[in-house]
Amino acid sequence: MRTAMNYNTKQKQLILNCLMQNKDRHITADEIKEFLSKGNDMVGKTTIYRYLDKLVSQGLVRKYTVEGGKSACYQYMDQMDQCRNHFHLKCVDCGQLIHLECDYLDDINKHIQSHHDFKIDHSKTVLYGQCGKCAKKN
Amino acid sequence: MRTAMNYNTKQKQLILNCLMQNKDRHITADEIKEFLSKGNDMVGKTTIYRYLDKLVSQGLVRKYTVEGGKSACYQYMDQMDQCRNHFHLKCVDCGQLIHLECDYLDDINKHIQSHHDFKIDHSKTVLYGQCGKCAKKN
DNA sequence: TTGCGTGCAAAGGTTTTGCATGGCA
DNA sequence: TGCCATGCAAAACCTTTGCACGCAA
Repeated sequence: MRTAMNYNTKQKQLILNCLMQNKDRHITADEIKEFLSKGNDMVGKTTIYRYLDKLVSQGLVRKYTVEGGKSACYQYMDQMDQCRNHFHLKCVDCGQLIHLECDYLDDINKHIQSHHDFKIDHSKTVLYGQCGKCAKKN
Repeated sequence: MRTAMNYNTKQKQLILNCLMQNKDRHITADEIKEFLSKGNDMVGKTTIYRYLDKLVSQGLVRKYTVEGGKSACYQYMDQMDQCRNHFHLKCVDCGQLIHLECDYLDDINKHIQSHHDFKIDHSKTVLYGQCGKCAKKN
């Protein structure tokens, strides 16, 4: 577990900024480096990994391992607190993350808990599939 | 995409056998090698990876990337055909995979499709959480 | 000034590839 | 016999660690 990392540095601002600008999709550590270098801001990969680690443990960023891909994906989350009790849909085509706030689906937790003796961990669960927009494209 | 691999060899039988004997849990490529070596059957890692790849593309084996772990996990599935329309629960503690065949949950697909314009891909989706047994242990 | 943050280089670990050999059909 | 499958070694990759220097407070 990463401790400290409390100083305010240019690198951290740049990384967080990049994540916020891409909050509608997931992004890899490598893509962050590339993204920043387009603005002529060089940040070492080590720093990116270390800060991502910190952000994940703080709950500001979520880490995924997308099916098939070999490198981890990260995504900024505004309202992490409110995400503990609802499902997340992720489109495998466009990468869009949808927060499912829906009473009907909230009942699923209770159903699975009571009928199937299983407690879902929403922080680790993502429903993968295809969003409407991408379905129309194909 | 792996082509060929149609010859019947001892190695393939051993690997498939190992997967079937462990069909109640997931297993890594390394663990397969170790498992086989206990029966004094040496199979090269290359072969294991290549054959797993083949089995996954054939749909006989499922590949996971478990949270936090660095290596991929594989699990044999008997009834792959019947798994396209139901959810899978995986306990993050014991690794047990539960096939959720349940009318109530089948409605979720329809609900998410019609109300949220999203089509879930069950072959890529796993609900992570904790099973009843493991909940009692802690 | 103090000590944390950074980034290079190198290590660590998993998975893939090249190539010569062995084995199935 | 003709290829395909195998497995060693090495490469390719992603991620982490060690360490010296730079910078925030």
